[in-house]
Amino acid sequence: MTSKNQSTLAVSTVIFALRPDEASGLMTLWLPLVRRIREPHLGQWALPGGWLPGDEELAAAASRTLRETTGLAPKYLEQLYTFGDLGRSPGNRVVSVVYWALVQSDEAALAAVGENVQWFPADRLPELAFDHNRIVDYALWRLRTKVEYSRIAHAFLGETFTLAQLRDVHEAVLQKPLDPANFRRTVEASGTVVDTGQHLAGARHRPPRLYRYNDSSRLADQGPLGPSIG
Amino acid sequence: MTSKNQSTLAVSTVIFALRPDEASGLMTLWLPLVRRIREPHLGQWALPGGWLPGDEELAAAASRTLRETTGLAPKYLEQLYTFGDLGRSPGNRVVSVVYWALVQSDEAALAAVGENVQWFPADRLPELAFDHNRIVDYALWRLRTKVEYSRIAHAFLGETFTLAQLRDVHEAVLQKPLDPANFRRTVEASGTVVDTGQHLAGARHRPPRLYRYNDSSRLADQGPLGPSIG
DNA sequence: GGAGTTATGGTCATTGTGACTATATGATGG
DNA sequence: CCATCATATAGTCACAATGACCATAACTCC
Repeated sequence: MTSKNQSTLAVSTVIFALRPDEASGLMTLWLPLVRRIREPHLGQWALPGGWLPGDEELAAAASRTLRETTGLAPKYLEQLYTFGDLGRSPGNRVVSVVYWALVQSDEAALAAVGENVQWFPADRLPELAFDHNRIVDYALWRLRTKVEYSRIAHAFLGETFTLAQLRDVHEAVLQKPLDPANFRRTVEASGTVVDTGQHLAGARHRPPRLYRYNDSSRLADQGPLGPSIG
Repeated sequence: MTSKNQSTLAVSTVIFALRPDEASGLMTLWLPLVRRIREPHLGQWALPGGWLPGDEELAAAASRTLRETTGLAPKYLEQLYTFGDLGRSPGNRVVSVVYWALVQSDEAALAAVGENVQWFPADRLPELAFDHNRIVDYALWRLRTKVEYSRIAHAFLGETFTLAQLRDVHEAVLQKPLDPANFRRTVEASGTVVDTGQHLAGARHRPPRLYRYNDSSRLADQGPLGPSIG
């Protein structure tokens, strides 16, 4: 029965969070990697993942490796692509179903790190095991494309947020400055956020309004397939 | 060794072609299905596909089942999604990497049909085996979304074509009429087509120009992953 | 030659958006 | 308590993209 399928199935996850760049202090994208503790590519950094258990859903497996690696729960989780090139792994042919996830920034700051788990800035990654550099590149492209037409940016933020915080997310992802007034106009027109009526005090300037995401107006994110969150 | 992975890997393909609707004569989307010749779902219609050979690339497997089913070569082929829900197939857990393909309309008219292969209009499908109705719905959504921002419509056409033919493709996919003049303006501005200088004579009206696709200006189709065609 | 039919070239109003100007408002420090 | 600072928020203006239309071109068919 095994003869009809000589490939092994794995699930990996590209996990994004925002945190300040060590040097510039600006918000940038970071992602956690795990060190390979066995051949092939022993010692190299790789995406968190593992073999797919026969009794676990794909998204659940991605979510689990995310939790095991970072101790976090994803605020956004979506299938990215399935990589199955014959040469991508030495030895047995491995087909990897890859997911990508966004986690909340303040939680990511508390996330577990250790000898074998470390966060890296997305634009300065080391050489990764297997074809994982290519996978991260594709995930970055998807994130940057999707943040412009979809409403996923809030996944980096908490329950309520200011438009400046939301704009920070967009600027970090898109790597370009956005005009505050124009950004506000666009976001308000899209109807994706709701004014909570509250303000955020404490800063030495006019206190900004706090917004909440408008769940009722979710834009087309994945079409007929509902977004797999959690 | 098999214990670490109790799932079976399959590859299926959603194949689209355009042909005139039997009743209205208007161009509509059609797709070929194959009849199940074994359990489960014996006798029901299903997407063409099969188990993934351990020594074949994913896209190659999709392309092969496409050829075996229709005798055609795809003009466009792209991975759609990987479906692996636990309950999607009775018995052993099956994970299907699904591709979607576009084939040329005039070739599709000649495509093989038989007792176990038949073309169906995409909007009037029977109840399919497994979760294949859901898969087709998703593929249709992807096609309709992508035809608006990408340049895949020409995959339904031959080497040269008139703007009316290209517009027919868009109208059939999007299921709504498009203004000829506006369509022309948009397409010409996009720079995706090149005037061949030739005209198509024979019709009882002003002879339309023949265009060719501009390969040099390919828009972002799949980001870092090159489109897998052929 | 005239009618029929689609091709193709314009116009006009509306909308979305980048660039930019101006005002609002709380915190802070004298 | 007031001036200052820094960001929040409201407008303005010009321009690009686009849907709705109108007008003319150029073949075939009768």
